[in-house]
Amino acid sequence: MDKNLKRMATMHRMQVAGLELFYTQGYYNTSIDDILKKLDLSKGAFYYHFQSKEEFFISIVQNLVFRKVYSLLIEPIEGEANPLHAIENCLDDALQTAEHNEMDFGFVLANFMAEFNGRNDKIVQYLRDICKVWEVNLVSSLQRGKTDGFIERHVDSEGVANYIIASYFGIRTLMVGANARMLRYNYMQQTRNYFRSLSPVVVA
Amino acid sequence: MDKNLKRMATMHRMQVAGLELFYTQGYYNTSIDDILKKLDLSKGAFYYHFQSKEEFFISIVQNLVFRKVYSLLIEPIEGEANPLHAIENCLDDALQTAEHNEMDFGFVLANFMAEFNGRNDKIVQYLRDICKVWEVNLVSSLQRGKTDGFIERHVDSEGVANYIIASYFGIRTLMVGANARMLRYNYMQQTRNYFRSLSPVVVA
DNA sequence: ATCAAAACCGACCGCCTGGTCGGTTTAACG
DNA sequence: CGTTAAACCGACCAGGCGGTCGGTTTTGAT
Repeated sequence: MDKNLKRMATMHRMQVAGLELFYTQGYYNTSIDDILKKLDLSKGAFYYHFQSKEEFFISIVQNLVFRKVYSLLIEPIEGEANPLHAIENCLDDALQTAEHNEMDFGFVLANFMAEFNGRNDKIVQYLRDICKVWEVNLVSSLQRGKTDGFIERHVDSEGVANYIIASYFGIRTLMVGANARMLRYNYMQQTRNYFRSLSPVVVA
Repeated sequence: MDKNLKRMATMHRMQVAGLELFYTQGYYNTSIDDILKKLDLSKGAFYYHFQSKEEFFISIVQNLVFRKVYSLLIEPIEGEANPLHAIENCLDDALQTAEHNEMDFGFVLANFMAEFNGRNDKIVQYLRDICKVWEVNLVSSLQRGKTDGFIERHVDSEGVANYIIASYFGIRTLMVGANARMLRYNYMQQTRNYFRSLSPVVVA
């Protein structure tokens, strides 16, 4: 029982350190030794717990990345009444963590998709699956927003969901390097603009 | 004189083949030998013309990528009367080439920015410079659109320009793999939605 | 034809990478 | 205790990488 606990603990430590380095340096540019050095562990420990670098990465995606995307980008929207407001706040929160150079899991997704595109279809598929979950949940929130009168009935929920995801991925790509703060401000401003075009016309 | 021509021709061949492979396989995942194999050239030829792999890549960015971004994403907008229409058509054209799996230079930019982010600041800077040129030109087109009455006067041109670039980068990231056609359709639909929110209110 | 410079060749080097494996330490259990 | 399996170590390997360099071929001017 305790053995199993230790196993889990070690694997988790490796995954956390792995994600950190894969995120900051890229998958192909990060060696297993890099990760092990951070943890004072050896190759033997790594290959005792994981079959290969690829399988290791996939376990990170399915455990850490998926859970985080879910808890940070999906769950916060579910409970709220007005989906557009909820999405807006959610994106702003995510960009704020990004601005402080912490790991922003929406971008982790976009970043890895770009890196593995055309290089490792298997991994791309896992990443796309997570995107799909995000998209599906956005769509159902938007649909709910229609029936609740927060969104125009003729709006194409799927199109909107994709547009939200796309613009978010893109702004994160642009935020690398400089003036992240201003980009975030501009982005949120335009998002509100866009969202206004989806709301029912309110007679002032 | 003829010597110089041959020099240029060989360098250009290398750059074209290099971009092709860097784009499809990634920079860190493409070896110089990969490129040379395609051209039946040797290491000697490569290091005769270029100082290093990095310098080679930068020359590709400044020559091929920059020119193409300019001619495909910037120039087509300059001449047109209504900037929003022009931008819309331009994006649609770019996504169409992307759909046919040809090289789409807007995405080349986004792709490389993701790959080099945090790994090679020098290269990131060159890529950001190209983004900046794109942005600046979008802004001036949008401003012109305001004075010409195609765009609401209170619109924040810089914010809009960033939003356009971001959403484009993002949709291209999402288009990797499957249903590119539908994503493009949805994206253009929502772009038109968004642009409508920037236009002066027309009394129907 | 001559010859120097430009263009190109390809063997070679040092380094790093993912992965292997025989061995050692650790710790739960009878 | 002693035993046994899980957990971990680290030297090692084959292969690939960016980059070097002494040498050969091509080329254009004389």
